[in-house]
Amino acid sequence: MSTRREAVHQALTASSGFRSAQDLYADLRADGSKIGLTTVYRALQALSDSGDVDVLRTDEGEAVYRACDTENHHHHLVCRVCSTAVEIEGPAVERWAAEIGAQHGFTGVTHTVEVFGTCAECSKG
Amino acid sequence: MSTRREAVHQALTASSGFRSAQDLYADLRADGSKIGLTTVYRALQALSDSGDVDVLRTDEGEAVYRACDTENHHHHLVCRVCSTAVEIEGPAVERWAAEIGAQHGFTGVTHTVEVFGTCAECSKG
DNA sequence: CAAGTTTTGACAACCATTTTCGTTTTCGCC
DNA sequence: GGCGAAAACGAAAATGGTTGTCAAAACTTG
Repeated sequence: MSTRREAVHQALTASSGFRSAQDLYADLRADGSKIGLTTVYRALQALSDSGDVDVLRTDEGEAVYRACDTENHHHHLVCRVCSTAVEIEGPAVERWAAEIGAQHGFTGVTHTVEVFGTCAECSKG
Repeated sequence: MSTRREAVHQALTASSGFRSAQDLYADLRADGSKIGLTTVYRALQALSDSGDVDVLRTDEGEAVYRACDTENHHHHLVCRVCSTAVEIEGPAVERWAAEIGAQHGFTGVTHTVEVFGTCAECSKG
């Protein structure tokens, strides 16, 4: 793992929620790094390929990334204000998705599940 | 509902799976319509605002649309080859998502659930 | 230090989507 | 049927996230 890739991974780990590539680029530059935007994208792609970070799309189509604690398949509960994310697991959902697929004769079934809301902290204001 | 919007809605209804705005534009032009790309986007936005069509994002970030049979909240089982979509309902998932959100103090909880796979027909080939 | 390989980053290219803006169509009203 | 305002339309340009290009920089190895 090259130095730049480590820097991106670290910047991601330092933040609690999902960040976009552009966000991370801004973070790194703000910290004095001379990294380029291209490299941030490359690092994120490599990290997601190797399973070190999770990727998902916002409703606006922007890709956002997060360094996750567990390596297992899991989903997220994301605050739509501060974008803090909680990792959640749902055995029931996994089973349900597999079952639905099988019922309709589908093979190679995968699924995406993301839950959005406003977290307790942000609900106060 | 204007004529153009009807045309877009009809083109969408005529197809069994999810189509992108660009796909629909190509379809309509192929049918001899002189519709513009701008109008297709506007029609789709209006249709999704009024709840007449469902929108979701592919993994590549492209927005895809579908005219659905029921007006209720539901999800889809989409073939990743021919993009045929089956409407599915999962009371269990709805409950699960609401519960998870509540457990973590989140308010205004919403969720996105999409299931992808290869349909029986496309699995044959 | 030299030659070869990998990584980097400024910049241009892409592509879906949105905005702009002048033109056309629609619709209510005479 | 004719008129004018308002809405709809569409071509072209702008936007913005993401990817491709390519030469320079950094690292490796002999």
